[in-house]
Amino acid sequence: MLTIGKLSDAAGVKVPTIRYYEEIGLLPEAERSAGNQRLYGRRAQERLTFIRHARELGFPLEAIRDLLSLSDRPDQSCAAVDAIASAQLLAVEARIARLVALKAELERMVTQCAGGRIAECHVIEVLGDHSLCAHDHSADQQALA
Amino acid sequence: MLTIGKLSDAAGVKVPTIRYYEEIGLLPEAERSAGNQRLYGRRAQERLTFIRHARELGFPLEAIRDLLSLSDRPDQSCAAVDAIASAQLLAVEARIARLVALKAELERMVTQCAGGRIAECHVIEVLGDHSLCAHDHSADQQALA
DNA sequence: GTAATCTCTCTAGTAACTAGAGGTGCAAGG
DNA sequence: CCTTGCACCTCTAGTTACTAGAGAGATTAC
Repeated sequence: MLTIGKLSDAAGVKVPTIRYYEEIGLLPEAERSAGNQRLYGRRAQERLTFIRHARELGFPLEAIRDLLSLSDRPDQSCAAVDAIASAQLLAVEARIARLVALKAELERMVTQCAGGRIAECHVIEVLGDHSLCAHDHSADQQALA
Repeated sequence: MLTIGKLSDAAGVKVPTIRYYEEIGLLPEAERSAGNQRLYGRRAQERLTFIRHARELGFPLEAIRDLLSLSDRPDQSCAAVDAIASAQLLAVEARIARLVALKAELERMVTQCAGGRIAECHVIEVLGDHSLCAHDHSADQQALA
């Protein structure tokens, strides 16, 4: 059995984060030692590694919650799993498209900065006047998140 | 003079967001009508449009705060402005690189899903066992944010 | 035995808002 | 003139996924 610190090292997830995952129910309540310290077995470690890996792939915790409960039902169809992963893929693609557009605009701004006074700075100018901007980036707040 | 609702429509920023910007000091405290309602002039509208545009380009509010105070000093060198914009460009490029790697991994996962049972689902398998993953994506939590 | 390191709980803070409750202002129709 | 209804006010709390810190107890190392 591992203490929370050992589990933290083993899974690559910080100690407070592990406690947080328990609090929101992503991890089951841990067993406790005589002195009330959390103890973890192999199952908990696997589950935590699963979570970490999914987080690294950008899955939100709610999606991970769903994936975990699906992975607990190995007999069912994996269509739901596929749907979650595909949704995540779409989200990632949308964010990339959005960021690539931003990158182009920022590059344009930065390369046109002549290095003079702020009064003539292209960066400030573009930010202040939307009509100077190359493309229309409105109504896409959520793509940034 | 515009009421907060009109300003919201004019600048494309939601009403509670405008109040929030005032609260955190990005916008100066608005004048008030006899009935205590906020009133805005042209300067406030320009400032809010500047903020909105910078937000659309992904600048964090703290950077926008700096850009605003720089734009209030038109005589100074625009080097600081350029530095903020360049930092933002770098941040965007880093996020793109990160997301492109995630996209590849997700595509690999999704296309290998055979549509069978969860027990054999490649998605669940990869998430559970990091060694099945194509590349090493560790220690890059901040690139996602 | 004691000092150092973990671990415990609890609260509060982060970014950038969003949602809702409960109450006032104001403009237009009847 | 009055009322209806929308816009506005303040304040609190919630969102996501944690992170930081305080103050106290548990373990481990020497």
